Formats: sequence, C-alpha cells, structure tokens
Amino acid sequence: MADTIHFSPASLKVSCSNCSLRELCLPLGLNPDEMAQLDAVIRQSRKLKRGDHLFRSGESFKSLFAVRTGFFKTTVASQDGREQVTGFHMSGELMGLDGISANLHGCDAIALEDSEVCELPFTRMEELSRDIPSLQRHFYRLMSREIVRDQNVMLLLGNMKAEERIAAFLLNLSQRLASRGFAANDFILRMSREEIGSFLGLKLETVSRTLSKLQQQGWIKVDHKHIQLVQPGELKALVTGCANANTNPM
Amino acid sequence: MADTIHFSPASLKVSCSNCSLRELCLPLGLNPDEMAQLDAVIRQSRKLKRGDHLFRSGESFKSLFAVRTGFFKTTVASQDGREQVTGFHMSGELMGLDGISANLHGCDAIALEDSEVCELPFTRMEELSRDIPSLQRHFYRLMSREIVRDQNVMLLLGNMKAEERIAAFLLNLSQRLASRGFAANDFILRMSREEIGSFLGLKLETVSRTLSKLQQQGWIKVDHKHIQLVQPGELKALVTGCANANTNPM
DNA sequence: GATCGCGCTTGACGTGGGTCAAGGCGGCAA
DNA sequence: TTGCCGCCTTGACCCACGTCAAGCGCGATC
Repeated sequence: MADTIHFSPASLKVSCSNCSLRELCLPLGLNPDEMAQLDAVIRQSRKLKRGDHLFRSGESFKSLFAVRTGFFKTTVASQDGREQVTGFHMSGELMGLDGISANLHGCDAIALEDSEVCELPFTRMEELSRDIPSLQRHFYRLMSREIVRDQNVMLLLGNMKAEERIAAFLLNLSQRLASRGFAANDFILRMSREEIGSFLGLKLETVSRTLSKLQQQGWIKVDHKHIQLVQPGELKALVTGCANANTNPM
Repeated sequence: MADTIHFSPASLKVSCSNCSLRELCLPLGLNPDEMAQLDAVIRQSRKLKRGDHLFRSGESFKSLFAVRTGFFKTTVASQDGREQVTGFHMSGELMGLDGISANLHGCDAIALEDSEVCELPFTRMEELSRDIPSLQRHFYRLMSREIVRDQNVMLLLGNMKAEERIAAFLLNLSQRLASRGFAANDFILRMSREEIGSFLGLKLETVSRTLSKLQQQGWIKVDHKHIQLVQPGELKALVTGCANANTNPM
C-alpha cells in the first residue's frame, strides 16, 4: 500500500487484446496478418505479487517475459552466496535474454510490486522471426541494446564514485519513467536501499548517506522512497560525461 | 617482438578457404549448400598491426568481426574521457555485437598484437540467418552468451576484492587458452597492467601489487608478462564461488 | 492505541585500494 | 656500449567507502 503511484501509464493505450507488448517493446511496422501471427504466439499475461519469482537461475529456459505492468529486479548469485542485482525492469522491458545461450535461466527475476508480464515462448518467437524479417531484426536490436546497457553498467561500476553512481542511477530511472509518460522529477522508488546498493556496487549505508548528501546540497529531495529531482542539471553535471546516463538504458 | 607465443593454435585446423570462423564461432550442423552460402558472405580476412583500431565508437555499424588470430581489447569511453576496457578477445570470438542496436559501433576495438579478423557483413548474415534456422539460433545464442559474460563482469566489479578479481581474471584467461589448445598454466599476457586494471576496475599499481602478493603466496609465478599458475586450485578457492569464473566466458 | 519489526539514517571507526613518488628493468636506437 | 623510454614495482600516505553499532520512524497487527 506504500506504492501509491502505479505503473499503468495513461499515455500508453493497450489496444490489443492481451498485451501491451506491441506498443512497448515491439514497435514494428507489421501488417495485420503478421500482427495476428504475433498475437497467436504471445501468451496471456501472467500476474505476480510483490516478492514472487518470475523465474529462477538454473530453471530451464522456455520463454522471454515482457513487463506489462509493475516492476522487477533481476539478480545473479555466486556459488558462495554473494548476490548482485543486475537490473531493474519496468513496463515494456524484456527479461530472460541471458537464458537463450544455455537454455537455462542465468538469473532470478523477482517482482518488486504486484506485476503483470506477457510470456513470449522463445521457440515460437524464433520461428516467427524467420517469417517476419522486421521481427528478427527487432530481436537482434533488443539483445544488442541489452549488451550496450551492460557495458554502461560496467563503466559505472569500474570508474565512478558513489555520488556519481547514485546520480546516474536516479537520472536513468527518471529518464525511463519520463519516456513512459510519468513525471521525470518526482517518483517513488520501487526498490530498497540495499537493492540499489547491490546494483551499484555499494553498501546500503553508503546509498543512504549519499542520498542525504545530495539532499543537503539541494540537488534532490528524499522522503523515504519518494524522490524528487530538484536540480537534475546538477546531477547530470556530476556524471558528465560518464556513460551518458540520460540517453542510455540502464 | 616481446610476443613470442602466438595465437595460431596447431590444434585448430583451418580447413576452409578463408577463415577459421566455422570451426570457431559457428560450429553448426550445416549442409554443404549452406556452407557455401556462408562462405560467400564471409569476407576475406583483414590484417591489423598491434595498436590498430578495427573500429571506433560512433562509426557506422556494418559488420561483425571474428578474431581469426591475434588478440583484441574493446573499450568504452565516457564524454569526460574516462575509459574502460570492456573485454579482451581472442581467436574465435566475436566483436561488434553492441553496434547492432543503434547501427553505430558502441566501443573501440584495438589489436593488442598483430592480428587477423574475418568480417561478417551484418545485413547479409541477417538475411542468411532467415534461410538457415540453425544459423539464426546460433546468433541468438552468441548474443545471449555475451549478455551472460557481461553479467559476470558486473558481479566481479560489484562484489569482489582486488585479489579475487585478479584470480578470476587469470583463471578465465587460462580456461580460454586451454580450450584453444594452449597451455592452461603458462602463458603470456597480451595486455598491460593498466589495461588489466581498467577491465577489472583497479589501478595499475593495485594490479601489480596483487600479482606480487599472489606470487609471494606461491599461487602463481610472474615474470613481466609471463604468467604461470602454480596452484590454480588455490586461485579457484579465492573466487569460489564468484561467477564460476572457470566455466563462464569473460 | 500499543507493540513489534523492518527498513532506513547516522555516527564512529577501520581498511582496502587509490594517489603520489621514487626507482628498477628490459628493449631499442644510435 | 650507452642512454633513453615505457612499463612495471614498491613504498608511504590518505581517503572513500565498508563495518559495526545505536536508534528512529512508519506501517502492520491486534
């Protein structure tokens, strides 16, 4: 109930029968026939409650999942139990691409709020992408985009200080929310300080301290999970030009 | 001339006319006709000298490149000049996948020794992959593998200490060399301490110190770029179970 | 409304690795 | 041979972040 702002953007009209997928992550120039084929493959959406696993590392890989509504994290774990958040995923974003290589999911996907996903059975998508060139091209693009995203995270983890990481993180969230029709400078964090820290390679205390520091400087306002970017320009100056955080997905 | 050991593995017979590609990164069950189609698309290999750029970030993306012989690094740079090595690439490995998303190369690829690459014009590969299902599948797998690799690097950068990073790095090199028929525990580094540091999120002094420390402990021997893994088991213990460094590509 | 507990904040302190600086070593040129 | 230069090593010092610990605030529960 803490989550008063929901990710069901009024600006995104979900016109097709079962899924916002086509608008969100597959904006292709498909003809009606191709659309119908695609619709036939995409399974009805599946609902998850906060905390539910969508899939787990090591499970056999059958499908990709597109977030329809809600918010997810993906995590990888090492044998000795260390865990790292590898990404946060909001509506329209795809999860599970890492499972293709070994036919096994390589990470856990966990809902951070009540969520809904579309299931894309991979084998059928693969077949379909043979018949629909623009779909094939789109998949290559999506996977490549994920690689670019990961490279930017590597740059962040390898080169940036705590303050810069937090700033880049906030700006990235802001930009992705804005592109979905939400306020860019006033939002609710879906994840805990610990999860932010895990993603950014920091401890939760450092996340907390750094948010406080940014607030003291007047760049942002922090009220628990409610964040306001008061001077986004200053944040951008912090990370310029690291990983051009405002344009690249993260 | 410092590079006395060369990466032209005797164990990999380059039987096809122009490229070791099929053996190395496209080990598919293709019939002779499909093989011929593939051969027609793969351009003659291109030679580069140590220090040459294969492509640069921002250049328009036309082709993927497979390392035939030699050794490369890829780097991403931020606007303010910070640079990070995102990977090292040896024979059989593919570079340029990140360029697909925006039709622009997203990183620089630089030869660390005299090298030879095969060029794979992407548009033609894309078309071909529509006609040859196993080729399409293989491309999806390759891209997914790159995503898994990047996630493991994220885990390394986010969670591991200097000693663990170096150990993971050495073990990863060792494993990749071994799979190409080279000695697993005795090899020459192609890259400088600074490049290793950039990849691992460390400064060159820390790389140097850490190598010395591992040597003092008797796990490895270091003679400039000549590395011997004396007790690889101890190194594995260091990184267990982070990112199961011995099995995953990095 | 009282209690509990989780997630967050903040302080004090410790330390791993960054920074700065001084050589060492081997390769290369003349 | 000599000297230069790039890369590496090593030491001394410092600081950003991690660690440990105390306490707060809000929501959930009854």
